[in-house]
Amino acid sequence: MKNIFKEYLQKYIPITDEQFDQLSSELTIKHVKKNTILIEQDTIDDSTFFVCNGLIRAYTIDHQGKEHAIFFAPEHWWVNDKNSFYFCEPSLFYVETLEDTDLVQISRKFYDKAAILIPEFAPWQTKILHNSIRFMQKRINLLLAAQAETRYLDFIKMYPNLVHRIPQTMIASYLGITPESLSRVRKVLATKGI
Amino acid sequence: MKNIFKEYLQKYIPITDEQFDQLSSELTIKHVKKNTILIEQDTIDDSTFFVCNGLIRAYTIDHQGKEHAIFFAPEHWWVNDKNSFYFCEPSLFYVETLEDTDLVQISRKFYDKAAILIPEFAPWQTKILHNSIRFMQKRINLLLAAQAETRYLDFIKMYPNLVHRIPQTMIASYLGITPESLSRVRKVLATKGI
DNA sequence: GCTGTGCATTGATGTATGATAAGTAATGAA
DNA sequence: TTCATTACTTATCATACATCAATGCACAGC
Repeated sequence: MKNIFKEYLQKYIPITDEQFDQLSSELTIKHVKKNTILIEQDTIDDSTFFVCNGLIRAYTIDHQGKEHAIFFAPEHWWVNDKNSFYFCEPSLFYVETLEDTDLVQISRKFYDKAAILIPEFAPWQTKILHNSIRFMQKRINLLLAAQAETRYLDFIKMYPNLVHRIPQTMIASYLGITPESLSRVRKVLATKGI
Repeated sequence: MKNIFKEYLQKYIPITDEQFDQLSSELTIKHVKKNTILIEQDTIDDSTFFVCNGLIRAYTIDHQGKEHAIFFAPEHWWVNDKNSFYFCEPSLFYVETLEDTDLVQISRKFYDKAAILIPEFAPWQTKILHNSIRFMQKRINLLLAAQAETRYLDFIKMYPNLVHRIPQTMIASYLGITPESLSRVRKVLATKGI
């Protein structure tokens, strides 16, 4: 499983097998069953997960008990809660598997060691952060500006291969609407032939 | 004006006057009148701005011509559009001054030079990015989970000193509601004594 | 094969917020 | 000061979406 992670890294930064071995002690492989909670809301846990196979959801539960999907993370995504991973504060959201999932659990130390060992590592991580920010800004803009139908169309365009792996209830909660509304949106789109 | 920026930097990272002078050529001072557009939507411009004094708004205009505030940036905030600054793609939003504003315009090169010159610079910037992400995740969660009133209350708690500097129309567009709705929310809150 | 459980759909009804328009207050220029 | 302009509020009506409740449907376990 670590090989998947290594090959992934090698696609983006030059890293020798030796260097990877030096970092390897900061990595833990996890095979996790569907519907397992990895991080609890309001707890502190400084893990980052890299998804080798499977699918993860980050979500909050509001005071009414309703769930709200913050993001989904399929293969080759990095997952953490900034509050707890980076700032050692209680986490904003839950992190849970939606499928049987193979993970690499990455410690804080890994980042420090990798930055020293491989000069390209830190700039690459920075790029990922920038990318994540522009992605979220776009999402905020959609939540402010667009109707349910537009948001759903954007979602299926963005994640064509996730649409059928994620229950509609959760997609609805990602879009900020109820499952019933999503169902109606889909019905309208179906008549339009989408 | 560059001194304000220097003093700001020195609060967070060790930087000598000499080092700052070396970087200084990558900085341009700008005094900008109220209501000046700094970055146009859908254009490419690799500037970052640091706000010394004044106030900036980032916003989009949708196909109906409606404006949507992405964020506000008062004193000591960094402002850029990731799309154009970092990825050399057309910008997602407009950036505009809401007050007469003193800015430091920072080139891409500044980041590279500073990272080489001052080891603490890059990690500090990374921290700012992480912070920005958790802030946006919280905002997305509010947009998904909370009603207009809650979102407004969060806004005034978050930016107590901005509430009276930003026109309500723009606050409303930040919250994803109309100015009329905000007016109603405020009326309800006023009767509650807030 | 049944039967239970969880998700998706559908329908009826309610409500927060939008749209439009008009009125009032604040600001700023001549 | 007056007039013009912009900002905010109020009122009425419209609507997107929520809520509540019922039904359908598929898959798992017996």
